[in-house]
Amino acid sequence: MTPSRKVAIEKSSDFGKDFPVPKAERHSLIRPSLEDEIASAIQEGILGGQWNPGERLVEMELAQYFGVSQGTIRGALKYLQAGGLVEHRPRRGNFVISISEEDIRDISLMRDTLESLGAQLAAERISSEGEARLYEVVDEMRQASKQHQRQRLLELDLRFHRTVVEIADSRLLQDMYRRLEGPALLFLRMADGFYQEPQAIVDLHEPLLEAICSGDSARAYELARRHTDPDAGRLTGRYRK
Amino acid sequence: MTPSRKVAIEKSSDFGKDFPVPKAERHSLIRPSLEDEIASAIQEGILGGQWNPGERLVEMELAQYFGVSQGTIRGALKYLQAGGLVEHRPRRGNFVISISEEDIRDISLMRDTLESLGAQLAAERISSEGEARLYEVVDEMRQASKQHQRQRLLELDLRFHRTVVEIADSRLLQDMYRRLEGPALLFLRMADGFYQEPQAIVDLHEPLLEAICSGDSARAYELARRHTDPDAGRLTGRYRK
DNA sequence: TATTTATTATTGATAATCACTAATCAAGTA
DNA sequence: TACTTGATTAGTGATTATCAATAATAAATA
Repeated sequence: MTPSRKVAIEKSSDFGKDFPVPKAERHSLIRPSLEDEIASAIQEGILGGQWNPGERLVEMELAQYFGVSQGTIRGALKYLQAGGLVEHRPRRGNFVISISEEDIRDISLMRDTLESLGAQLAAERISSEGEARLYEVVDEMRQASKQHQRQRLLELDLRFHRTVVEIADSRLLQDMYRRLEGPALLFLRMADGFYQEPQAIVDLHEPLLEAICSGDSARAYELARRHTDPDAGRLTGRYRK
Repeated sequence: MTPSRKVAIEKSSDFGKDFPVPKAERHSLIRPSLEDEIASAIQEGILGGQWNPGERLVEMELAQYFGVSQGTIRGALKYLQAGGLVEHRPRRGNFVISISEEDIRDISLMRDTLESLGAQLAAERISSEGEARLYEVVDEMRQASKQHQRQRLLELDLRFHRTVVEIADSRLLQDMYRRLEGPALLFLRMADGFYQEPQAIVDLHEPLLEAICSGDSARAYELARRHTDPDAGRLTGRYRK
């Protein structure tokens, strides 16, 4: 989602010619454009099952449905394309992605890869504000675990790592995690939280939280790469049958 | 770049309801849209120095320059946004990215991360056609090295790994590598190939090529993660002074 | 049944337009 | 000098209308 991204203030040491950074840049609490809002709405629709995987998204239909113009819809769809939830086929249209077995493996692999990198970086530059945000998520996890809300727990899992990635403070990593998150959420909702015990997720994130907050980047890195060895095979294996 | 992506044919085992895959899907050698062509042209302009980092890209100016409509330009700019070369600020416009010190570190880190993952996967599913493509790139590397074309060598380096990533055959990974490649190329061209000896690059890729082709994924993984330890510090350090 | 031909729906692309917002500059004020 | 305020202007955000090109669908033919 991240409809409004923090604008990185360039420093004088940047590459290339110096183009002035306008004053207004600093205080602008960016209001999301209509396009962004529509994009979020469509995304929610996809994740909520209003549009199914593989289904075609017709521009004019959406325009009427949301009461906006075709151009706005087109922009919103482009945004979703970048987020990986919508696939564009030239002269054919836009389609909600389908998730294949290979995609599931990829998602798991990339989660490991990006989340472990994120954890490592976050441990190096955690702040008290970041700590508070992470603690909050883990608290919600504990509650969800007690009430055996598996679905919610898996989504909190993703939210935890998105927060970690934001703390890691890397534009590249954040964009990539956004590309990953949409498909991951779609898969989770379709698969309906079928793997891992609730408590196991909490047990995994508590030490990870601690490692990050204590600045132990190596340990954070190791703790965050979890699916790879034990789970990945079991996951796809379990799906296959 | 990848203006036309291979369309993944869904299999019946996919998630979600089954929506029929039309016949035309199979034989369509997708012609790139005008938008894609314009996007490539702008990208070349950015990498070629026609537009400088931080510079504003005014829609109507570009529309006149390329002789297309404003809408087409807007679409092309969205594509470049996803590729990470253009930054969009709501109600302000589109700007060529500036590359900060942090970005340089991030690019290096992400290259390691994605390229090593790519190498690992490629080793697991290399084909004779893929082998040929990789050998070709390494051959070009050898030539460039002999003629001390440092700049070209660094770009071949990126091309090698993009090829590896294509062989790895993961939509997610490919998209992410595309997000990385634009900024990486921009940085390389601005920095004008200032680090690493030509021969060192060849010496690195020859064993990597061999590892991938022999299916030794673990070795391929290790060989591909190179910048991290020895170079990253030296790189940013050298830049800083 | 398979292939060709028409029909229709939808995207690709353009053009013209208007509201709204940011950046700029100038004048006035402390 | 420094700091507002106000007017000006450039440029995006968004709409509407339109037309050509093309894919998907249905119908007709062999």
